[in-house]
Amino acid sequence: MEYKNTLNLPRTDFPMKADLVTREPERLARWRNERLYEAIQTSRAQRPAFVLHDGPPFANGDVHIGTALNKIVKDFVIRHKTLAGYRAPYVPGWDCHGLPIEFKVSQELRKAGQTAADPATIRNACDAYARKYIELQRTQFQRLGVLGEWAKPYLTLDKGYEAEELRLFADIVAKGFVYRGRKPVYWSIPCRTALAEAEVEYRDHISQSVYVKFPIVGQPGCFILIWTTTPWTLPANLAVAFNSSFSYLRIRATGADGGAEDYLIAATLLDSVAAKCGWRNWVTVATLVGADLADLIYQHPFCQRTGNLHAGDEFVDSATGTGFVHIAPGHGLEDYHLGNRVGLPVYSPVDDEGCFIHTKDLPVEQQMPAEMLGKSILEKHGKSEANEAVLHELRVRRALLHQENYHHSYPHCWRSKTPVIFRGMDQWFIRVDHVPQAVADVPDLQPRSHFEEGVGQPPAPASSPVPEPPPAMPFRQLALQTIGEVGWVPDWGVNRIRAAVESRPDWCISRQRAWGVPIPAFYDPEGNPILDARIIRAVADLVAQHGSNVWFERTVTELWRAVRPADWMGPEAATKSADTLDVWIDSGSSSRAVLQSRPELLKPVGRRVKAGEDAGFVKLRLEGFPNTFILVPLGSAQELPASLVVAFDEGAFFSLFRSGGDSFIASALDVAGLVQACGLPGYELIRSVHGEELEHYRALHPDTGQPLRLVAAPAEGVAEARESGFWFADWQADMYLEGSDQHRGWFQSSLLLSLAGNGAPPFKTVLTHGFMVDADREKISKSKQGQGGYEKPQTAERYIKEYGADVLRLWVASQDFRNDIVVSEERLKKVGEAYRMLRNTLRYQLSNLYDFDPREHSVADADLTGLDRWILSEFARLEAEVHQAYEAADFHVVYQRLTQFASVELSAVYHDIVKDRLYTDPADSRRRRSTQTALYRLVTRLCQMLSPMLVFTADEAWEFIPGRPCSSVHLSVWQPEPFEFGDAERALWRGLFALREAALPELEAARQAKLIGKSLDASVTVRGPSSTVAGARADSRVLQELLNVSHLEIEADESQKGVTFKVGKAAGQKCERCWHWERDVGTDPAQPTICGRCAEAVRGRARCGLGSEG
RNA sequence: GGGCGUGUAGCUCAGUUGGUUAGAGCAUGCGCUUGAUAAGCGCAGGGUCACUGGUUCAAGUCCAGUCACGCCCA
Repeated sequence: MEYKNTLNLPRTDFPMKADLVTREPERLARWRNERLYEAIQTSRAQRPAFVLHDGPPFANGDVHIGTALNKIVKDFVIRHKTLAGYRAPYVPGWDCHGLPIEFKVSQELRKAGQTAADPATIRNACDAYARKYIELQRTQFQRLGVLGEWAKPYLTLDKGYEAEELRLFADIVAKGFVYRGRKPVYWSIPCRTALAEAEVEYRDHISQSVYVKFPIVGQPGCFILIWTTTPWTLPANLAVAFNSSFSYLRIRATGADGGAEDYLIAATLLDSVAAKCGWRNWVTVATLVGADLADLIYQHPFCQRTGNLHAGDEFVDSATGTGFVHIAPGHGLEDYHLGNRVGLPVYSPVDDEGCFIHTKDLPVEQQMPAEMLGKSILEKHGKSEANEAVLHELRVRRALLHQENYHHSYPHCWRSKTPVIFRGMDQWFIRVDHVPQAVADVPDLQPRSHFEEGVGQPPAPASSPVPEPPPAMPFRQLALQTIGEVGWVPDWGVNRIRAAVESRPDWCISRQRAWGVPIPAFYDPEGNPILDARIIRAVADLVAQHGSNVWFERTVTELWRAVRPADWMGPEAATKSADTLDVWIDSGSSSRAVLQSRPELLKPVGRRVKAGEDAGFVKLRLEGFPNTFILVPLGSAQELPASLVVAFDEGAFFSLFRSGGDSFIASALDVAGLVQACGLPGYELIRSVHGEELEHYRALHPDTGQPLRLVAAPAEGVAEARESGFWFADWQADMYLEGSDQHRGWFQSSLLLSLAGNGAPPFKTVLTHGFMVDADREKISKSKQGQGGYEKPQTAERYIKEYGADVLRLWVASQDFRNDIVVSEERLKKVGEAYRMLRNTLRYQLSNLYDFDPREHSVADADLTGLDRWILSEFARLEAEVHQAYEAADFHVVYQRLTQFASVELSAVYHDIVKDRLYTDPADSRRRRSTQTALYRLVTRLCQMLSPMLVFTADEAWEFIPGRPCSSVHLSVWQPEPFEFGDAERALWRGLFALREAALPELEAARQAKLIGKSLDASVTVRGPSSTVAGARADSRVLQELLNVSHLEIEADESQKGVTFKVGKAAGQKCERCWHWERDVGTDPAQPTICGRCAEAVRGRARCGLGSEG
């Protein structure tokens, strides 16, 4: 027993039990105190940047497990890029505006008795609501171990964000994308307000179902039969839809009154219609197909106009009705789409009160009879004046064939509980097929007063060639072309985004809501809209200063006075718009509001050069000033990306000077040197310019003519090479990473807005992940909760509390995130086991390095023992594979490779074999130091490879590595390193392990036969042809160690084809110290119970003064 | 209903341009060890490659259809 104390048994304070739930928050707090994120960024300030731009989650509710998945995968990418040495900043964001918040807040206000809150009140409550959840979610995201600029996230409700969003919108308006159109929306008559889909409740309702005759022009006595449950929409009828896949009949029916008339009707619906209409008998006169119908013209039953028939296969069904659907583009979404397709006006002859009116869309004589005007659609006691008036008219004209009550589910207003109507309203749209005008050269910026001197010169012929505008191409086509230039991972993503862009209608961007960024439009006294880029930019300046509440709080007079251009020639504003922008515009504007606006996200382009160097300066004209330029250095000749801004040194002083016929702005540091370097003919200083002023101007892209922002940026480390004070920077993100539902969502909105407003796509690569599903591979639904599906709500917190963040992260890593991700107790438990295995692997390695100092004890590669060289060569291969998998974002491959390596190559082979030498060899022996050298390298680099996933555990283990290269694993840089391992050596070890593989079953058989217990009890004789055993025979101790047996003999026997093993009980005595069976036990009389090797080791310890306590 | 995906042991994944008997880890069972010990080692069992049909000398792999599930759209 006392010999145990002479062994080098493992020791470490790295605990086996992780206790993640308590320990992780402590480490988190430490990282925050030590400002780890900032330290990482600083350590990579001069490195190439990799920007993953965060898609903002909605600021509502707890962090769902699916949202956690998204953030964790992003963190993997960023951590890996950081580990690989990139500067990978991460600015998290939140989507703050929108109906779900406004809806919730409105409900709360109503509960509190505030039934008529004005927009400003609602907006303030929404703001508070959003901020509350941002705070909550921020804490939860950080708890996941996600690293980023949590102290300075981007919020779509920030006034700076809103201002940039409006400026981007202004550019799109300036290019002519935005037009005023009309589209039907849900309208609540008592509330006099438009409703979103989420604000309507479906309730049972009894409608008036009517079968109406539409006379066919040129065929007296023949009618199309239509069916509708909303008779009041008939005055707005402009067409009839049929289904081109149906067969239709022309039948001659005899009615109850004995008269016969011809009707067109879908064949399959004939029986039910005949029964309802009480036809006594009928005959088929003709059979018709879709093509026959398309040529027909019908007479409106009570208005003086005619209409056409169109195919509407998507919505004309054969379940109810007649096979013909009456179309009123102003009163139904399908009607609207069909109307759009065939060019019908969105005719909606109903006012805000829900009463019939005449509109300007049609000549008055073609509209409804005067006696209908003013009739209200709103139902009272189940009847509406409008329906009654229409029914009366139909009866009078003998156009009503049948009428009945119809029970169905119908949308109702969530507040007033009355049935809503669908009603065409004026909206703003972005025209997707627009052919953009080149507006870059239009001097639409007003010269500011402080710039008039020198800069605001009268326009003169440009002294440098004006950039050619890009060839005009319809925007949709341009977008599709651009999609082809972006990387989509997985590659089928391109199909989805392409389909979305190809099929999307014009983008309706206005919402009749309060919680959003206002559309800065005005209306003149006649109600005509005023939407102007200069006005929008002026509003943006106001918003930048006061926030967008300014639009709601100030009167139209105050606003108009503040933003009206000095040279305004248009009509004067009488009212302001109450609409807000679609929230997809909010998040879709982040390319401008975040990527272009946060200096840390910009990537310098080209080499910055000194003024004196032989390198070119690019002369960029300022937008709106034909003769004023800035000079931007560009090192080696290279193409400039379209996604460009011009950064300027925020700390520099600038001068405006005149040279030749032009004016220039440049850093005041060395104007003379710059002028000389650029070959300008002398100069005359005009005045100094502050950086703040520069932000108001834009330079024109030398290739595309696109206006480029001037962005203030810190210029540390480049002071020696930026004498003009300007440099080019690329703002395009390297990656967007969201769920695949965002192809139609954020990816599309971001792409379209950025391409239209910035002239370039916002991303280089788009990576998508799948969705969370439960153990049955079905989507996680609330209805399944508590029904035996899952007990608790599927929030990230619920799992964090049970497993800790590292296990949760490992669970994300364990599955291919491009497909659906299974979340289940079983899965988490399995991953928990894998986690413990990995942790124990690290613990084993650390515990055997307690007396190792890499600087003092490291053994050179060439001097390492063969076994150590073998494991390091295997490890080098692992590193290369893991690196490749990380690069491809195949995190599940990283997981598989690492866990399998830890469990097979390490635990089952290397660690198991190497125990003997680590424990029993003299502490400072070469063999032991060799293995420690390998272990040191293994544990260091394993920690690094694991660090993007096990952010807490890798960092914890890192602290136990002796002489670790830096304080936190997250500051370290890792690249796979090759290990020199020749073919001959590889072949030798392959042969040795083949022998081991073959021998293990023989040992097992001996164990089953109770011949031996552990392998050390055994003696093995290997016999085989020398071609097979020669390698092992060169030094039989190597194979003996691999098998961990006490004796090994190798005999060459050319008569044998294969190798055989003879296992027997080892001879000699069991050494009390190393447990080997040896014949030399007791050779040293002073140490009668141990073998010669151990006696040596013990004597060595004594010489070093390490007693048996050692 | 349409579009885009996914489907290989109980779980998570490999499986090259078609080419022997479909692999790995974990989990399970049976042993060993008790000097990594709420650990470690060995051995074993476990698959109609969702299903049906086709192309081919040969199909997990290519083609068509069906089913299930997911996302988007209607």
